[in-house]
This record gives sequence, C-alpha cells and structure tokens, in this order.
Amino acid sequence: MYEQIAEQIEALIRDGTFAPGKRLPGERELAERVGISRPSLREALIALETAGLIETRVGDGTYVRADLSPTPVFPLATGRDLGPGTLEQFEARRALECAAAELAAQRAGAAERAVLQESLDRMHALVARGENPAEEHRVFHVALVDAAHNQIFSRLVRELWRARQGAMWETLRLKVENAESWRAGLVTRAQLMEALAARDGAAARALMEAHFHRVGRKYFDPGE
Amino acid sequence: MYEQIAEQIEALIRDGTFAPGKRLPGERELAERVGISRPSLREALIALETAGLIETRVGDGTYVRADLSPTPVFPLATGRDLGPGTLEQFEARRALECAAAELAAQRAGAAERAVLQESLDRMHALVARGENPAEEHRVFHVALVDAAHNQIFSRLVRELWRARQGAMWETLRLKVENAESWRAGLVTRAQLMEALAARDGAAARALMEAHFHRVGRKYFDPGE
DNA sequence: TCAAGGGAATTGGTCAGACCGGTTGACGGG
DNA sequence: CCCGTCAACCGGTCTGACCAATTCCCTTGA
Repeated sequence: MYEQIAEQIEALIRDGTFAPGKRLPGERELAERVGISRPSLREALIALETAGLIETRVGDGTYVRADLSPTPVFPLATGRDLGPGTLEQFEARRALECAAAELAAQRAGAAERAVLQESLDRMHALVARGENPAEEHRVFHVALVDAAHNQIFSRLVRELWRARQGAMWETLRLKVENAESWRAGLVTRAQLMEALAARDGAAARALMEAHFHRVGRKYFDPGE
Repeated sequence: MYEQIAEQIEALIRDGTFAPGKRLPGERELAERVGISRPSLREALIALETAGLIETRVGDGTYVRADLSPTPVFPLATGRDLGPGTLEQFEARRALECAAAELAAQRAGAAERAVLQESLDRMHALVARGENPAEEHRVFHVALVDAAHNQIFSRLVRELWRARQGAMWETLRLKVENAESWRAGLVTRAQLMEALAARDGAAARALMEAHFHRVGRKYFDPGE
C-alpha cells in the first residue's frame, strides 16, 4: 500500500500541488486525508525520501526538495547501489572530476565562477577558525562539476560525494583531514579558480589530477 | 534511525552474510536482533526496497535481490530528448574509459588480455570480410574496462555503450563507421594491447585519449 | 515600546501490542 | 502415492501512546 500512497503523493508534487521547497501537511493530517494510518503514511514518506523527493526535519515538518531534477528518478539510485570499495569510488571520482575540471574551465560562466569563489571564501573563514571545511569541500566540488554542464557528471559526482560521507569512509577521512591539509586545499582550489578564469582547461585538469594524486596517496598508501 | 539500520543491513548484504536470492530473517526476529521495534525495522526495509536491494513477498518473507547489477545508476536516454544528450554521454565515456585504460594496463591479468586479444582477432576477421565490427567494438571496450577491476567503471561504461546503440546515436554512428575507420580502429586497439602487455598505464591512457579525440571530432565537429 | 525569555502547541521519531490475510509445508485421509 | 486440509509463520496494517526537537506566541522585564 505504501507504494500506492507514495505514487499518489509524488503525483501531487509533480503537478505542483506541493511545490518544491514547501512544507507538506503534518503526518497525522496527511494520513487522515488519504485515509490510512500514520505508520503506513510514514512508510510512503520514507520511500519518497529514499527516492530523493522530500526531506524531513524533526520538530518542523516534511518539505519537498527544492532541487528536484527535471527527470523523474523515483525507482532508482540513492547511491546505495554503488559497489563496495572505497578505492573504486575514489577512482571513479578521480576520473570524473578531472575531466569535469577541464570542461568547467572551458564552459563556466561568470555566475558559476562567483558561486565557486563564495564557497572558497567560506572555506577560508572555516579554516581560519580551525573548523573542518569538509562539507564546504563537497559544495565546491559539486559546484565545479556542475559548471562542466554535463548532467551525467553532476549526478555521478554528487552520489560519490554523498557516499564519501557514509560510515564506510570514516577511517579514511581521518587520514587526510587535518589543519595542514585544509590549508593546502585552499591553495590548490585558489589555483583552480585562476585556471577557470583563464579558461585554461589543461591547467585545471592538471591541478585536479595533482590534487587526487596527493590525496590518493594519503588515503591508500600504507607507508604514509 | 531507519537510515542507520538500512546501512547496517546493507553492509551485511554486501559482505555476503545475506547472500543474493536468500531469505532474510523475519521482521520480528530481525528487529529484536538489531534491538529496535518492528515499525522502525520496517522503515529500514522499505528504504532498502526502494533502493532496489531487497524485495518482499507477503506471507513468505524478505529476499535479497538476486540481480543487483542491472539497476541503472542514472536515467539514460529512454526518450528522444529526455535525459543527457549524446555529447554528455560521449564525454562521460571518454573520462571513464581513459581512466579505465590506465588502470587496466596496471591490473589486467593474462586471462583478461587473452579475452581482449580474441575480441581483436574477431574484429580483424570482420573487417576483412567488410562487415561492421561495431558490436565487437563494444565487447572489446567492455572487456577492457572490466580489466580495470572497478565495478563502478564497469557498470557505467556498459550502460553508456548500451545507450550508444539506441536511436539517439543513429545519425552520429553513420559519421564514424566506415571501412577506413574500422581499419584505423584495428591499429589503435593493437597498440592498446601492446601497452597492456607492457603494463604501461600512461601509454594506454594516451592511446585511448587520442582515440576519443579523433572520434569526438568526427562526431561533433561541424566542419567534418 | 521593544527585546529577550519561557512555555505551550505542533511535528516528526519511536515503541508496544494486536489483528488480518496470504503463503507454506507437514500431516493425514483418500 | 497423491491430494486436500489446516496450523504455523510471515508480511501488512492499525491503534494509541510517549518522547524529543522545533516553532511560535505570549509574557515579562528593561
């Protein structure tokens, strides 16, 4: 039954009854309106959340995700079906992000470069305060790959970064995240911005490859 | 909480504790074993079902899906103008196959090189008879990426090659598929085999990049 | 008058226990 | 030996309750 309800709610989202960014009715009210119990309604909501259509905030409410992709994605892909190894995920991200950096240098507009610069500025502030800029790293890299104007790259890199925040990566993250690496990352990303401004695709790719080479050694080389 | 439980169960599936096709313990037993209530356990199972890892049969039990691979990672080219275009697909294949070639040179075993050589031999025979070796091209490239020993690469490249056989690519295929390009392809792929035998990753990547550069111009440059 | 504090109402998160209908498989009758 | 029956088991659903987080309004004090 939860599948029927999920489809029903998804239809309401797609036809605009529940607009992106808006709050859905409360679980109790929604359950009564649809004519099912709250547990069943919850199961439908969890299916929609797993599918990436909605997000919930405890004590507040359930919201339609604002960044809905135009193509329906319901039956598939939460990153959950990626293969097991962290090394494999890293290699995939390396291949995609290096290629995306080159394309982004050729294609990024001023607005996209501004978004990247803002992220870099926030990173500076975080590092200055001694805080972990990991989440901002993700934002930067996702924005960079978006600037490549390739939906496939964007989608895959997003999923790979999301997977990187899971439990599987926890011990590896500790190996590379420290004050020194944060500062080094700021320099690298600043150079990347210069390459983008100069529309120098080769330089952008080279910088990204050097970055992944350096990080990869810290992650996976036993000697370090 | 259901997300934590879902990850936990997923880990058990991935490490083989719950093998594909096998039945999971009942909801009541599983909930007690994990230490949560049955509704919460059910929410985790629904997340896994939505993600395509398991399936439930009423009155019988919950089973690990036997076919974990064919679940697509991203929506591709179901319609004509839906989803990423041919250029985006080409760029993705380029990024992935070039990286895979380098890894394959480092990792391919004798058996995998033999499979590639057999495919190349069949290609020779086809071209000698004047037949289109396109399908054999696909076999070769898929085998090559498999030799990189990275499931993510394998799945994505498979899917992109499958999309390449669709209607969306039809006019583009005509631009590059002719007797001359077939013969040139044989030379390139023979060189690739040498790089693999020499375990020369850089050479393999360079050859693949040159290949994609050449083909990409024929596909997408208006002047040719 | 306005800002800060506090508490009540609302919301999602979790739980226990119960009942229903479908599936399976063993047991017993033909 | 085959087949039908039935009990045990399993997922599906519901009720009702309590908890924790968040919000927001109203009170209080400056």
